[in-house]
Amino acid sequence: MRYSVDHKNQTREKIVRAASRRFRSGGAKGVAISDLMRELRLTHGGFYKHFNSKEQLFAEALRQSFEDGAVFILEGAKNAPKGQELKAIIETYLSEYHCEHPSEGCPVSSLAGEMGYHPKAVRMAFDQAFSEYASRLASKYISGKTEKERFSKALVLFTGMAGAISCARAVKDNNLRDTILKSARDSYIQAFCSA
Amino acid sequence: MRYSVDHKNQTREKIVRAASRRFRSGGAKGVAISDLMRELRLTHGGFYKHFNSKEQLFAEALRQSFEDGAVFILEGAKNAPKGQELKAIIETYLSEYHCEHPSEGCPVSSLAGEMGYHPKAVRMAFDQAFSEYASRLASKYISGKTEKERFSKALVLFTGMAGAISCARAVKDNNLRDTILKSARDSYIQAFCSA
DNA sequence: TGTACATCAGTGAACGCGCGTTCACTGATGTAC
DNA sequence: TGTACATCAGTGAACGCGCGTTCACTGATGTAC
Repeated sequence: MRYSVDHKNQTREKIVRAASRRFRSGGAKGVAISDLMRELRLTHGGFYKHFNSKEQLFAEALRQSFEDGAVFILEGAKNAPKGQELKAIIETYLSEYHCEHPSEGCPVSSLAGEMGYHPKAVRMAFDQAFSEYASRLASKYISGKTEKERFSKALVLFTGMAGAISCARAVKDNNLRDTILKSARDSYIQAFCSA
Repeated sequence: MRYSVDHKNQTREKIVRAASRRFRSGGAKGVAISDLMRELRLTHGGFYKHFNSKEQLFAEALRQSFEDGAVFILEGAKNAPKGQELKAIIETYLSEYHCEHPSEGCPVSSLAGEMGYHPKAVRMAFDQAFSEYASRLASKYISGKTEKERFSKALVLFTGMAGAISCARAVKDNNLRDTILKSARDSYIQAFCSA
Protein backbone atom coordinates (compact mmCIF):
# COMPACT_ATOMS: atom_id res chain seq x y z
CA MET A 1 0.00 0.00 0.00
CA ARG A 2 1.17 3.51 -0.63
CA TYR A 3 1.43 5.71 2.44
CA SER A 4 0.61 9.32 3.16
CA VAL A 5 3.26 11.98 2.85
CA ASP A 6 4.49 12.13 6.44
CA HIS A 7 3.81 8.49 7.26
CA LYS A 8 7.41 7.65 6.40
CA ASN A 9 8.74 10.37 8.66
CA GLN A 10 6.62 9.10 11.51
CA THR A 11 7.88 5.56 11.05
CA ARG A 12 11.45 6.77 10.92
CA GLU A 13 11.03 8.72 14.12
CA LYS A 14 9.45 5.73 15.84
CA ILE A 15 12.44 3.61 14.88
CA VAL A 16 14.86 6.21 16.26
CA ARG A 17 12.94 6.49 19.54
CA ALA A 18 12.68 2.76 20.07
CA ALA A 19 16.34 2.30 19.15
CA SER A 20 17.38 5.07 21.50
CA ARG A 21 15.74 3.25 24.39
CA ARG A 22 17.03 -0.17 23.40
CA PHE A 23 20.62 0.96 22.82
CA ARG A 24 20.71 2.60 26.22
CA SER A 25 19.60 -0.55 27.96
CA GLY A 26 21.50 -3.14 25.94
CA GLY A 27 24.36 -1.41 24.15
CA ALA A 28 24.82 -1.32 20.38
CA LYS A 29 25.71 -4.98 20.05
CA GLY A 30 22.84 -6.01 22.30
CA VAL A 31 20.18 -4.75 19.92
CA ALA A 32 19.12 -6.63 16.79
CA ILE A 33 17.46 -4.79 13.92
CA SER A 34 14.82 -7.49 13.53
CA ASP A 35 13.80 -7.29 17.21
CA LEU A 36 13.66 -3.54 17.02
CA MET A 37 11.43 -3.57 13.94
CA ARG A 38 9.19 -6.25 15.42
CA GLU A 39 8.55 -3.97 18.39
CA LEU A 40 7.03 -1.52 15.90
CA ARG A 41 5.11 -4.33 14.14
CA LEU A 42 7.26 -4.04 11.08
CA THR A 43 9.63 -6.47 9.39
CA HIS A 44 13.36 -6.11 9.32
CA GLY A 45 13.62 -5.66 5.55
CA GLY A 46 11.97 -2.28 5.65
CA PHE A 47 14.63 -0.90 7.93
CA TYR A 48 16.88 -0.06 4.99
CA LYS A 49 14.22 2.15 3.43
CA HIS A 50 15.00 4.50 6.36
CA PHE A 51 18.68 4.00 7.22
CA ASN A 52 21.83 3.01 5.41
CA SER A 53 23.18 0.94 8.26
CA LYS A 54 22.78 0.04 11.90
CA GLU A 55 25.66 2.37 12.69
CA GLN A 56 23.80 5.31 11.16
CA LEU A 57 20.78 4.50 13.32
CA PHE A 58 23.03 4.33 16.36
CA ALA A 59 24.34 7.83 15.69
CA GLU A 60 20.84 9.25 15.36
CA ALA A 61 19.57 7.34 18.36
CA LEU A 62 22.45 8.71 20.38
CA ARG A 63 21.31 12.28 19.69
CA GLN A 64 17.80 11.28 20.69
CA SER A 65 19.17 9.72 23.87
CA PHE A 66 20.91 12.91 24.88
CA GLU A 67 17.68 14.84 24.36
CA ASP A 68 15.69 12.31 26.38
CA GLY A 69 18.36 12.31 29.06
CA ALA A 70 18.34 16.08 29.33
CA VAL A 71 14.56 16.10 29.66
CA PHE A 72 14.71 13.42 32.33
CA ILE A 73 17.33 15.25 34.36
CA LEU A 74 15.87 18.74 34.03
CA GLU A 75 12.39 17.48 34.91
CA GLY A 76 13.41 17.43 38.55
CA ALA A 77 14.83 20.94 38.37
CA LYS A 78 11.59 22.39 37.02
CA ASN A 79 9.55 21.56 40.08
CA ALA A 80 12.30 22.46 42.54
CA PRO A 81 12.05 25.56 44.75
CA LYS A 82 14.17 28.53 43.70
CA GLY A 83 17.85 27.93 44.42
CA GLN A 84 17.37 24.18 44.87
CA GLU A 85 17.56 23.25 41.19
CA LEU A 86 21.02 21.69 41.24
CA LYS A 87 20.15 19.66 44.32
CA ALA A 88 17.08 18.36 42.48
CA ILE A 89 19.16 17.49 39.43
CA ILE A 90 21.64 15.55 41.52
CA GLU A 91 18.86 13.70 43.32
CA THR A 92 17.17 12.84 40.05
CA TYR A 93 20.36 11.72 38.36
CA LEU A 94 21.41 9.56 41.29
CA SER A 95 17.92 8.23 42.04
CA GLU A 96 17.11 4.55 42.21
CA TYR A 97 14.65 5.16 39.40
CA HIS A 98 17.40 6.37 37.06
CA CYS A 99 19.56 3.46 38.17
CA GLU A 100 16.85 0.96 37.34
CA HIS A 101 15.75 2.52 34.07
CA PRO A 102 18.79 3.10 31.89
CA SER A 103 16.57 3.17 28.80
CA GLU A 104 14.94 6.42 29.92
CA GLY A 105 17.96 8.21 31.28
CA CYS A 106 21.31 9.71 30.52
CA PRO A 107 23.22 7.95 27.71
CA VAL A 108 26.56 8.88 29.23
CA SER A 109 26.00 6.52 32.13
CA SER A 110 24.95 3.67 29.87
CA LEU A 111 27.02 4.14 26.71
CA ALA A 112 30.24 6.00 27.56
CA GLY A 113 32.05 2.71 28.13
CA GLU A 114 31.48 1.46 24.60
CA MET A 115 31.94 4.74 22.75
CA GLY A 116 35.58 3.89 22.16
CA TYR A 117 34.58 1.01 19.87
CA HIS A 118 32.42 3.16 17.63
CA PRO A 119 33.53 4.86 14.40
CA LYS A 120 34.54 8.48 14.21
CA ALA A 121 31.15 9.85 13.10
CA VAL A 122 29.37 8.37 16.09
CA ARG A 123 32.00 9.59 18.52
CA MET A 124 31.86 13.11 17.18
CA ALA A 125 28.11 13.14 17.74
CA PHE A 126 28.82 12.00 21.28
CA ASP A 127 31.41 14.76 21.82
CA GLN A 128 29.06 17.46 20.70
CA ALA A 129 26.10 16.36 22.77
CA PHE A 130 28.30 15.71 25.78
CA SER A 131 29.83 19.21 25.64
CA GLU A 132 26.48 20.90 25.19
CA TYR A 133 25.07 18.94 28.10
CA ALA A 134 27.96 19.99 30.36
CA SER A 135 27.90 23.60 29.16
CA ARG A 136 24.22 23.96 29.89
CA LEU A 137 24.69 22.47 33.33
CA ALA A 138 27.65 24.79 33.93
CA SER A 139 26.11 28.05 32.93
CA LYS A 140 22.70 27.48 34.49
CA TYR A 141 23.34 25.69 37.73
CA ILE A 142 26.98 25.73 38.74
CA SER A 143 28.60 28.52 40.71
CA GLY A 144 32.09 29.81 39.93
CA LYS A 145 33.95 32.95 38.98
CA THR A 146 34.63 32.23 35.32
CA GLU A 147 32.78 30.25 32.68
CA LYS A 148 35.84 28.05 32.43
CA GLU A 149 35.74 27.26 36.13
CA ARG A 150 32.01 26.50 35.96
CA PHE A 151 32.54 24.22 32.96
CA SER A 152 35.33 22.43 34.75
CA LYS A 153 33.17 21.86 37.82
CA ALA A 154 30.29 20.69 35.65
CA LEU A 155 32.55 18.10 34.02
CA VAL A 156 33.59 16.72 37.39
CA LEU A 157 30.01 16.51 38.61
CA PHE A 158 28.67 15.09 35.38
CA THR A 159 31.34 12.43 34.84
CA GLY A 160 31.29 11.59 38.54
CA MET A 161 27.55 11.03 38.63
CA ALA A 162 27.71 8.99 35.42
CA GLY A 163 30.38 6.81 37.01
CA ALA A 164 28.34 6.35 40.15
CA ILE A 165 25.22 5.26 38.25
CA SER A 166 27.29 3.05 36.02
CA CYS A 167 28.81 1.25 39.01
CA ALA A 168 25.49 1.10 40.84
CA ARG A 169 24.00 -0.66 37.81
CA ALA A 170 26.99 -2.95 37.53
CA VAL A 171 26.85 -4.42 41.01
CA LYS A 172 24.41 -7.20 41.82
CA ASP A 173 24.12 -6.62 45.55
CA ASN A 174 21.32 -4.20 46.36
CA ASN A 175 22.89 -2.93 49.56
CA LEU A 176 26.09 -2.02 47.80
CA ARG A 177 24.10 -0.39 45.02
CA ASP A 178 22.14 1.77 47.46
CA THR A 179 25.30 2.70 49.34
CA ILE A 180 26.95 3.84 46.13
CA LEU A 181 23.97 6.00 45.21
CA LYS A 182 23.47 7.49 48.66
CA SER A 183 27.16 8.24 49.18
CA ALA A 184 27.35 9.98 45.83
CA ARG A 185 24.15 11.98 46.40
CA ASP A 186 25.31 13.21 49.81
CA SER A 187 28.80 13.99 48.65
CA TYR A 188 27.86 15.85 45.47
CA ILE A 189 25.08 17.82 47.13
CA GLN A 190 27.48 18.90 49.84
CA ALA A 191 30.24 19.74 47.40
CA PHE A 192 28.21 21.54 44.73
CA CYS A 193 25.15 22.93 46.49
CA SER A 194 26.70 24.90 49.35
CA ALA A 195 25.38 28.43 49.50
CA MET B 1 52.60 -34.39 21.75
CA ARG B 2 52.09 -34.94 25.42
CA TYR B 3 52.97 -32.01 27.64
CA SER B 4 54.69 -31.70 30.99
CA VAL B 5 52.67 -31.56 34.19
CA ASP B 6 52.33 -27.80 34.60
CA HIS B 7 52.38 -26.95 30.93
CA LYS B 8 48.60 -26.98 30.89
CA ASN B 9 48.40 -24.61 33.84
CA GLN B 10 50.77 -22.23 32.16
CA THR B 11 48.72 -22.22 28.96
CA ARG B 12 45.55 -21.63 30.93
CA GLU B 13 47.10 -18.71 32.75
CA LYS B 14 48.35 -17.22 29.50
CA ILE B 15 44.83 -17.40 28.10
CA VAL B 16 43.39 -15.67 31.17
CA ARG B 17 45.99 -12.90 31.05
CA ALA B 18 45.56 -12.24 27.34
CA ALA B 19 41.78 -12.33 27.71
CA SER B 20 41.91 -9.96 30.64
CA ARG B 21 43.71 -7.39 28.53
CA ARG B 22 41.52 -7.89 25.48
CA PHE B 23 38.23 -7.75 27.38
CA ARG B 24 39.25 -4.50 29.02
CA SER B 25 40.02 -2.87 25.70
CA GLY B 26 37.20 -4.29 23.60
CA GLY B 27 34.46 -5.52 25.89
CA ALA B 28 33.20 -9.10 26.06
CA LYS B 29 31.49 -9.04 22.67
CA GLY B 30 34.49 -7.39 21.05
CA VAL B 31 36.76 -10.36 21.70
CA ALA B 32 36.69 -13.54 19.60
CA ILE B 33 38.03 -16.79 21.02
CA SER B 34 39.87 -17.59 17.80
CA ASP B 35 41.69 -14.25 17.76
CA LEU B 36 42.59 -14.67 21.41
CA MET B 37 44.02 -18.14 20.87
CA ARG B 38 45.89 -17.04 17.75
CA GLU B 39 47.66 -14.40 19.85
CA LEU B 40 49.08 -17.29 21.88
CA ARG B 41 49.92 -19.25 18.71
CA LEU B 42 47.25 -21.81 19.48
CA THR B 43 44.12 -22.82 17.59
CA HIS B 44 40.62 -22.11 18.79
CA GLY B 45 39.64 -25.76 19.24
CA GLY B 46 41.96 -26.18 22.19
CA PHE B 47 40.22 -23.46 24.15
CA TYR B 48 37.61 -25.90 25.45
CA LYS B 49 40.28 -28.10 27.01
CA HIS B 50 40.69 -25.22 29.49
CA PHE B 51 37.28 -23.55 29.82
CA ASN B 52 33.65 -24.58 29.54
CA SER B 53 32.58 -21.39 27.83
CA LYS B 54 33.57 -17.88 26.89
CA GLU B 55 31.49 -16.62 29.79
CA GLN B 56 33.57 -18.67 32.24
CA LEU B 57 36.73 -17.19 30.81
CA PHE B 58 35.23 -13.73 31.15
CA ALA B 59 34.58 -14.28 34.85
CA GLU B 60 38.14 -15.45 35.45
CA ALA B 61 39.61 -12.69 33.33
CA LEU B 62 37.62 -10.16 35.32
CA ARG B 63 39.31 -11.27 38.54
CA GLN B 64 42.66 -11.01 36.80
CA SER B 65 41.74 -7.52 35.59
CA PHE B 66 40.99 -6.33 39.10
CA GLU B 67 44.36 -7.64 40.26
CA ASP B 68 46.16 -5.97 37.37
CA GLY B 69 44.20 -2.78 37.96
CA ALA B 70 45.10 -2.72 41.63
CA VAL B 71 48.77 -3.21 40.82
CA PHE B 72 48.64 -0.42 38.26
CA ILE B 73 47.00 2.01 40.65
CA LEU B 74 49.07 1.19 43.70
CA GLU B 75 52.29 1.36 41.72
CA GLY B 76 52.14 5.14 41.91
CA ALA B 77 51.49 5.05 45.64
CA LYS B 78 54.59 2.98 46.36
CA ASN B 79 57.03 5.57 45.12
CA ALA B 80 55.15 8.50 46.61
CA PRO B 81 56.51 10.40 49.60
CA LYS B 82 54.91 9.67 52.96
CA GLY B 83 51.45 11.20 53.18
CA GLN B 84 51.22 11.76 49.43
CA GLU B 85 50.01 8.27 48.53
CA LEU B 86 46.42 9.15 47.77
CA LYS B 87 47.48 12.07 45.61
CA ALA B 88 49.72 9.70 43.67
CA ILE B 89 46.87 7.21 43.27
CA ILE B 90 44.55 9.90 41.92
CA GLU B 91 47.20 11.15 39.53
CA THR B 92 47.92 7.65 38.29
CA TYR B 93 44.25 6.75 37.88
CA LEU B 94 43.45 9.96 36.03
CA SER B 95 46.63 10.00 33.97
CA GLU B 96 46.66 10.21 30.19
CA TYR B 97 48.49 6.90 30.22
CA HIS B 98 45.63 5.15 32.00
CA CYS B 99 43.18 6.84 29.66
CA GLU B 100 45.03 5.60 26.60
CA HIS B 101 45.68 2.08 27.86
CA PRO B 102 42.43 0.57 29.10
CA SER B 103 43.86 -2.92 28.67
CA GLU B 104 46.37 -2.37 31.46
CA GLY B 105 44.19 -0.48 33.89
CA CYS B 106 41.15 -0.58 36.10
CA PRO B 107 38.34 -2.80 34.78
CA VAL B 108 35.70 -0.66 36.44
CA SER B 109 36.37 2.19 34.04
CA SER B 110 36.26 -0.07 31.02
CA LEU B 111 33.69 -2.75 31.90
CA ALA B 112 31.21 -1.32 34.44
CA GLY B 113 28.92 -0.19 31.64
CA GLU B 114 28.41 -3.68 30.29
CA MET B 115 28.27 -5.58 33.58
CA GLY B 116 24.49 -5.33 33.55
CA TYR B 117 24.31 -7.61 30.50
CA HIS B 118 26.32 -10.39 32.10
CA PRO B 119 24.93 -13.37 33.99
CA LYS B 120 24.71 -13.56 37.75
CA ALA B 121 27.95 -15.44 38.31
CA VAL B 122 30.01 -12.83 36.49
CA ARG B 123 28.32 -9.97 38.26
CA MET B 124 28.92 -11.48 41.66
CA ALA B 125 32.60 -11.75 40.86
CA PHE B 126 32.47 -8.09 39.95
CA ASP B 127 30.72 -7.16 43.20
CA GLN B 128 33.29 -8.91 45.32
CA ALA B 129 36.33 -7.46 43.60
CA PHE B 130 34.76 -4.01 43.47
CA SER B 131 34.03 -4.02 47.21
CA GLU B 132 37.47 -5.27 48.11
CA TYR B 133 39.03 -2.63 45.91
CA ALA B 134 37.02 0.14 47.59
CA SER B 135 37.59 -1.24 51.08
CA ARG B 136 41.31 -1.36 50.62
CA LEU B 137 41.32 2.19 49.30
CA ALA B 138 39.14 3.29 52.22
CA SER B 139 41.10 1.79 55.07
CA LYS B 140 44.54 2.62 53.77
CA TYR B 141 44.28 6.01 52.16
CA ILE B 142 41.04 7.78 53.02
CA SER B 143 40.56 9.90 56.12
CA GLY B 144 37.34 9.83 58.14
CA LYS B 145 36.03 9.13 61.61
CA THR B 146 34.42 5.75 61.04
CA GLU B 147 35.17 2.88 58.69
CA LYS B 148 31.72 3.43 57.23
CA GLU B 149 32.50 7.04 56.45
CA ARG B 150 35.83 6.13 54.88
CA PHE B 151 34.16 3.42 52.75
CA SER B 152 31.52 5.88 51.63
CA LYS B 153 34.14 8.44 50.62
CA ALA B 154 36.14 5.75 48.84
CA LEU B 155 33.07 4.81 46.81
CA VAL B 156 32.53 8.38 45.70
CA LEU B 157 36.16 8.82 44.72
CA PHE B 158 36.41 5.45 43.01
CA THR B 159 33.18 5.65 41.00
CA GLY B 160 33.87 9.31 40.21
CA MET B 161 37.33 8.60 38.83
CA ALA B 162 36.02 5.63 36.85
CA GLY B 163 33.36 7.87 35.32
CA ALA B 164 35.91 10.52 34.44
CA ILE B 165 38.21 8.05 32.67
CA SER B 166 35.27 6.43 30.97
CA CYS B 167 34.10 9.78 29.57
CA ALA B 168 37.63 10.87 28.70
CA ARG B 169 37.99 7.69 26.64
CA ALA B 170 34.59 8.17 25.06
CA VAL B 171 35.18 11.62 23.60
CA LYS B 172 37.08 12.05 20.35
CA ASP B 173 38.30 15.59 20.87
CA ASN B 174 41.68 15.64 22.61
CA ASN B 175 41.17 19.03 24.22
CA LEU B 176 37.93 17.94 25.81
CA ARG B 177 39.56 14.71 26.94
CA ASP B 178 42.43 16.55 28.62
CA THR B 179 40.05 19.01 30.24
CA ILE B 180 38.00 16.19 31.72
CA LEU B 181 41.11 14.52 33.15
CA LYS B 182 42.66 17.70 34.50
CA SER B 183 39.43 18.96 36.07
CA ALA B 184 38.89 15.63 37.78
CA ARG B 185 42.47 15.39 39.03
CA ASP B 186 42.41 18.89 40.50
CA SER B 187 39.00 18.46 42.04
CA TYR B 188 39.59 15.06 43.63
CA ILE B 189 43.03 15.97 44.96
CA GLN B 190 41.58 19.07 46.53
CA ALA B 191 38.59 17.23 47.96
CA PHE B 192 40.31 14.11 49.25
CA CYS B 193 43.92 15.09 49.94
CA SER B 194 43.48 18.08 52.22
CA ALA B 195 45.54 17.71 55.36
C1' DT C 1 -14.96 11.39 -14.26
C1' DG C 2 -12.70 7.27 -15.34
C1' DT C 3 -8.67 4.45 -16.60
C1' DA C 4 -3.81 3.07 -17.05
C1' DC C 5 0.41 3.52 -15.09
C1' DA C 6 4.05 4.86 -11.67
C1' DT C 7 5.51 5.02 -7.02
C1' DC C 8 7.51 3.32 -2.94
C1' DA C 9 6.90 1.76 2.25
C1' DG C 10 6.75 -2.46 3.68
C1' DT C 11 7.33 -7.86 3.15
C1' DG C 12 9.80 -12.01 3.87
C1' DA C 13 12.99 -15.25 1.79
C1' DA C 14 17.76 -15.60 1.14
C1' DC C 15 22.72 -14.54 1.44
C1' DG C 16 27.05 -14.22 3.74
C1' DC C 17 29.79 -13.72 7.50
C1' DG C 18 31.50 -14.12 12.21
C1' DC C 19 31.83 -16.70 15.93
C1' DG C 20 30.89 -20.01 19.87
C1' DT C 21 31.09 -24.73 20.23
C1' DT C 22 31.83 -29.69 18.94
C1' DC C 23 34.38 -33.59 17.41
C1' DA C 24 37.35 -37.03 15.28
C1' DC C 25 42.00 -37.14 15.00
C1' DT C 26 47.26 -36.57 16.06
C1' DG C 27 51.41 -37.82 18.10
C1' DA C 28 54.83 -37.18 21.77
C1' DT C 29 55.45 -38.75 26.20
C1' DG C 30 54.19 -41.25 30.46
C1' DT C 31 53.19 -45.78 32.41
C1' DA C 32 52.51 -50.83 32.86
C1' DC C 33 54.61 -55.07 32.30
C1' DT D 1 66.00 -52.25 29.50
C1' DG D 2 62.72 -52.65 26.01
C1' DT D 3 57.98 -52.81 24.14
C1' DA D 4 52.98 -52.08 23.86
C1' DC D 5 49.51 -49.25 25.21
C1' DA D 6 47.12 -45.16 27.34
C1' DT D 7 46.84 -40.33 27.83
C1' DC D 8 45.48 -35.84 26.61
C1' DA D 9 46.87 -30.82 24.98
C1' DG D 10 46.44 -29.22 20.84
C1' DT D 11 44.61 -29.32 15.71
C1' DG D 12 41.54 -27.87 12.21
C1' DA D 13 37.34 -29.02 9.76
C1' DA D 14 32.59 -28.63 10.46
C1' DC D 15 28.16 -27.31 12.57
C1' DG D 16 24.62 -24.15 13.87
C1' DC D 17 22.96 -19.93 15.01
C1' DG D 18 22.30 -14.94 15.04
C1' DC D 19 22.25 -11.10 12.61
C1' DG D 20 23.30 -7.25 9.20
C1' DT D 21 22.18 -6.62 4.66
C1' DT D 22 20.12 -7.45 -0.03
C1' DC D 23 16.53 -8.17 -3.26
C1' DA D 24 12.48 -9.41 -5.97
C1' DC D 25 7.97 -8.68 -5.02
C1' DT D 26 3.34 -6.55 -3.30
C1' DG D 27 -0.44 -3.61 -3.57
C1' DA D 28 -2.72 0.67 -2.14
C1' DT D 29 -2.68 5.20 -3.51
C1' DG D 30 -1.10 9.21 -6.21
C1' DT D 31 -0.72 11.13 -10.84
C1' DA D 32 -1.11 11.69 -15.91
C1' DC D 33 -4.17 11.87 -19.53
